[in-house]
Amino acid sequence: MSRPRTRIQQKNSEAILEAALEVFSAYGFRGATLDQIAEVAGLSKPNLLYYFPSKEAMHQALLTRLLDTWLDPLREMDAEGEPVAEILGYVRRKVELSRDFPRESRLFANEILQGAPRMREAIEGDLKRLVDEKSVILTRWMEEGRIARLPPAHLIFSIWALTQHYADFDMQVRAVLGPEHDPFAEAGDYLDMLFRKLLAV
Amino acid sequence: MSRPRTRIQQKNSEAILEAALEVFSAYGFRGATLDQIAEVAGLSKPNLLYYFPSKEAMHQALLTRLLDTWLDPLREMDAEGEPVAEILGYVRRKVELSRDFPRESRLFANEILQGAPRMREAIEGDLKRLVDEKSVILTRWMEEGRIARLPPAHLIFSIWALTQHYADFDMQVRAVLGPEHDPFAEAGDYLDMLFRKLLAV
DNA sequence: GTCTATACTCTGATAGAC
DNA sequence: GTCTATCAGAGTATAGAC
Repeated sequence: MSRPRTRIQQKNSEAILEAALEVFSAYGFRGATLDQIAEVAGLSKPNLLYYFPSKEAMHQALLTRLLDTWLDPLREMDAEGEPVAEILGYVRRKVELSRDFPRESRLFANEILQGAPRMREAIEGDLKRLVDEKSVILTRWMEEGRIARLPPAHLIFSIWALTQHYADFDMQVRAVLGPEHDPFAEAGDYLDMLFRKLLAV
Repeated sequence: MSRPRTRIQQKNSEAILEAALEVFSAYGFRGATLDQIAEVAGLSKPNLLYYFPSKEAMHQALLTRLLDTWLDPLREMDAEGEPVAEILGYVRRKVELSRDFPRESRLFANEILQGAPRMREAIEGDLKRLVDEKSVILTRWMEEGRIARLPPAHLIFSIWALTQHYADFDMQVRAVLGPEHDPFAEAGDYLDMLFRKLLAV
């Protein structure tokens, strides 16, 4: 997608992507319609297609922008830091992402769930590379006896599964907990405790 | 959905639901088309609609059948059994469900992800009731000092999140692990160890 | 019970006026 | 840059022959 030049282009492009995120994350790629997105964005349908060549292009623009946001917290895990603090920091950042960007989490979940037809290279490339890289660090920490010995990739999967669950299955979590609860606040404390215990040597 | 009378009706209904599961779980409700389902089922499109009044009805039939399968493993957790064994048994059964019925898991995930438009009452009714009931048992075990003190609903969420992740995000898990690995075998061992450690007093 | 043909609606995308 | 009008194709569902 080419970068918009004027301020009004910038503003409309943003409004469209915001609306597209709202609709794609709630209904999936096929379930979303341009009519819905246009409605949410407050623009006409042809006007949407003036800014983006196709529905596909809107979705692609969102995914591209999403992947970095999604991987950044793991990138920040520092080989030179204190192992438990680094991992718990990663967990905390992922909980915050789920709390602050649940739609992004659901967009991502929708895509993987359906076999990642529009993200396959990113998953097999950037994402796998980053996990491999961080697995080396985790393994070294384990060998040094600073955290418990666990399969590193599965440890990372655990962090993804547990933190993203609160965004992706939000409806179910709230239905089960009832209205008095703050799922993300509780998740933050619970997962901190869980991983502290899991990582203890 | 009315129960089929003849053997041929039984057989075709089954073939349609099997095909519908294949397609709905892979593409979501809206993304799935009757053409695809008819193709997979080996029947004509109008013939599908002879057995089910609408696309919606096929989806509903799958969801209704699914919920019991999905909740049974939790139902089996026995208040009179040994706490750690009961919980680990539940985890093991959920891993087996993910391994043996990944399409059902993805169908369910798709539905919750989109706010459960066709399952809301079941989530707020049967599912919540069962979790509440089992939470009482878990809490008693905690008060008796037989397992670690944890928020019971979040403990159950952990089991759901971790086990279903291997079915729902299968594509990502396999991409990261590489072709040499058996995700579900590893998940079984890893999660057994994880919950053993988490529940230890 | 199953098929062919088709009605009708929705949806993504384009044309062209302003 | 934005809108009205509209097209072409896909998609759900029905009619009616056999």
